[in-house]
Amino acid sequence: MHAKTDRRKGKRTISSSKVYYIMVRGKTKLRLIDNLTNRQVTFAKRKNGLLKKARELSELCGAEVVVIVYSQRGKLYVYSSKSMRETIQRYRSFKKGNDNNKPEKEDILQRLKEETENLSQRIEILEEIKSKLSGADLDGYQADKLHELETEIEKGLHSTRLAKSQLIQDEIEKLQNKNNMLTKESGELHEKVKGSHMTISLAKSGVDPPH
Amino acid sequence: MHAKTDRRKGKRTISSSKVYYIMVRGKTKLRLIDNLTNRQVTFAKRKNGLLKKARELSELCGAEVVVIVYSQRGKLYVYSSKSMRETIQRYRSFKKGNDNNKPEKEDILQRLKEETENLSQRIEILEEIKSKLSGADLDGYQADKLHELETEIEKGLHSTRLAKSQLIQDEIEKLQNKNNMLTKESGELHEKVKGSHMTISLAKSGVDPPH
DNA sequence: ATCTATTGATAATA
DNA sequence: TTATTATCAATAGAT
Repeated sequence: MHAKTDRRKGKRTISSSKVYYIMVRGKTKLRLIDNLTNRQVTFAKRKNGLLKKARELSELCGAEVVVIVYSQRGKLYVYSSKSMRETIQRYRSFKKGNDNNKPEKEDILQRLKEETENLSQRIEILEEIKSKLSGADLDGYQADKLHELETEIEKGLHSTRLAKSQLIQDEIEKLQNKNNMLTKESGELHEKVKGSHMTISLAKSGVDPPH
Repeated sequence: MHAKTDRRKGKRTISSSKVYYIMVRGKTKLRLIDNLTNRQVTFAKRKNGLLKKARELSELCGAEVVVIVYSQRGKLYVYSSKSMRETIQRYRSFKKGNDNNKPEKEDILQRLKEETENLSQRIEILEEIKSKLSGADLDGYQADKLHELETEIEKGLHSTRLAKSQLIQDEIEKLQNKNNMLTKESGELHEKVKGSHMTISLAKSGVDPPH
C-alpha cells in the first residue's frame, strides 16, 4: 500500500532502540531526557498514556484512582475516577452560581464553607445509619458479619485519613515554601527598586550620595 | 527446554483474546471485570503498571506526578515523584531551624487540625455503631436493611474520599495561581531593577540622560 | 500530526 | 502465589 513500508523495513537502528531499552529496563538509567523537544513530545505521549491507564484501572477493577501531573512548565493535568468527576462537576456548577470575580481570600472562604457542608453531609449520613441500627434486630451470625464489615470500613477510613491528610499537608507545605521564597524575593526586589530611585534622585539633584 | 512451550502453541483461544481486545480498544466496553479473582489479579498487575508508568513519566520528563489508588477494599497505594519528596524533605529540614510565626501557614495548619478533628468525630460515630452491632441481634428478615446499611456506609466513605481529593486539587490550584502571579511579578521587578541600574550609571558618569 | 518497528504490559494459563 | 507466554498496547524515532 505505502512505499514507505518497504523503505522502512530494517531501517531503524539497533542503537536507537537500545537507548529506549536501557531507559526503561535498567532502572538506574532512567533519567531526564536531555533534548528538550524530545522530552516535551515524550511527556505529552506518556502523560496521555498514564491518564488512560488510570482510567482503565478504575473502570476495570472498580478502584478509585487519582492522577495529578504537572508539566515542567507547571501546567496541571488530572484524572480522577468517574464518580469523582461527577462530584467535581456538581461542585463547580454550584460555585459558578455564586462568585465569578471575588478576590482570592473570599474564594478560600467559599471553599471552606463548602467543605464544611460536605462534612456535615457525611455526618448526617452516619447519623442516619446510627438511628437505623438502634431499631434493628440482629442475630448473632449476621452480627459477626457486620462486625467484620465495620472493622474493614474503619480501617479504610483510617488509612484514608492518614494518607490524604499527609498528602494535603505535603502539597500545601511545598507550595507554601515556594510562595514564601517568592514573596521574600519580591519584597527584596521592591526594596532594590526603591533604593535605585533614591540614588537617581540624588544624582540628578547634584548631591553626591554618601559612601 | 520446556514441553510447556509446545503445549501452549496455538492454545489461546481467539475469543479470550477478543475479550481483552474489546476491553481496551472499544472505550464504551471498558467495564468492571465480573469475576472477583480475575479482578483482583488484574488490579494488582495494573496498579503496579500504573505506578511504574508514573515513575517513568516523572523521571524521563522531569514532571511532578502523584498517583493515588484505592483498591475496592480501601487499601491505599501512592506514588509521588522523587522531586516532590525531595522538595518536601528539604522543606522540612529548613522548617525545623526556622520559622514558627508565619501567619498564612498557621492559618492552613489550623484548618488541617480542624479537619482532622472532624474525621476523628466520624470515627467516633463509627465506634458507636460498632458497639451497637456487637450487642445487637439480627434476624434473617433484616438482611435487606443491613445490605442497605452497607451501601450507605460505603457511600459515606466514598464521599469522604471525594471531598479530600477535591481539597487537594483546590489547594493546589489556589497556590499555583499565587505562585504564577508571584513569579510574574518577580520577573517584572527584575526588569525594573536592571533598567534602574542603567539610569544610575548615566547619572554617575555626569552625563545627563536624554529626556 | 502520522506512521512503524520495537519493547512493554498483561490476560490467560500452568 | 509465582512464572510463562501469546497477544495487544505503548511509544521512540522518523517523516
